[in-house]
Amino acid sequence: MDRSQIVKLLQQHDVTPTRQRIEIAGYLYQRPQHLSAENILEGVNAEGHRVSRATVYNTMGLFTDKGLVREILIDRERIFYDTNRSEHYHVYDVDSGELHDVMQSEIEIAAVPKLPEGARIVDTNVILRVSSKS
Amino acid sequence: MDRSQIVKLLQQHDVTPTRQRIEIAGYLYQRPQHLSAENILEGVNAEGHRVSRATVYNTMGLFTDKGLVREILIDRERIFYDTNRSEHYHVYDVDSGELHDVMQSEIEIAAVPKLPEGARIVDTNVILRVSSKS
DNA sequence: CTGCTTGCAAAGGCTTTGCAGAACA
DNA sequence: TGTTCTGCAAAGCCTTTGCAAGCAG
Repeated sequence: MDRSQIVKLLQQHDVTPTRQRIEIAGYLYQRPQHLSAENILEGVNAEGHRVSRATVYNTMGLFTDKGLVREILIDRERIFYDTNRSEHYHVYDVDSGELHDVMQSEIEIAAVPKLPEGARIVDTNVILRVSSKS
Repeated sequence: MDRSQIVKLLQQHDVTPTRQRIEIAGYLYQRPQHLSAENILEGVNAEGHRVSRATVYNTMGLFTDKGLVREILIDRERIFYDTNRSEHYHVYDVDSGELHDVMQSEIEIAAVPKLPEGARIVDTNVILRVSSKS
């Protein structure tokens, strides 16, 4: 994704495209991936110090609000941000700590519980924890 | 659940029944509920007993390992412990912060993705985030 | 006795905040 | 120019840890 595409993407999501946000988004969308705030800080700054820790946290909070990324809460350690914007679920290997995507089509959620009056589902979160240990 | 039942439950789960653990378990199993570590600390100590913060954290970690409770990661704020030991899922109201149980029968997960060689699912985690705001 | 457990306080580690200066529209 | 954003350091907060004293079996 080149710079002008990123700018467009940010604008479409109602995010003012500053230099830092463009760099962070550029790093995130190199490929679909699962990153922590620290990963992002390191990755973006790998070519030289250009974005501060506070800005990474600010920006990821903003991107989450604006629907550019999804937070995944896997463990108590840290938040992961998922840059795969298509509907999908996760398989988490508790032995290795690896997190994998599962296409929506591989899991079928049938039936929907009754929700409070006027409520709608804003996010469907499915994590299968798997282990190879007995 | 009376004291002897709690002792038995702990022993069945391979947990040495100390005074603190019995008090914590007694508080947890008054009713199915979703509690944070701080909730538990306050709740247990409000009943006139005395358990330290470190012991609450220790104990909840142990109870989780032994399968007496389940950790629910809803937001970045804190961990909730679920004392409902039956299979079930959750609906989280993002507006109010309320967390509700959904019986397993209300959601159907059909099809299972292919897992790594020899892996098995140790936990199935489903959270529907709902909102009433436009 | 002998190894777990507990409790206190201090440390840890991720995340947020206050505020001054810089960038944006 | 008025607003928004950034960066630094400090603060916040939940959770863990080190270690001496206390219990369980």
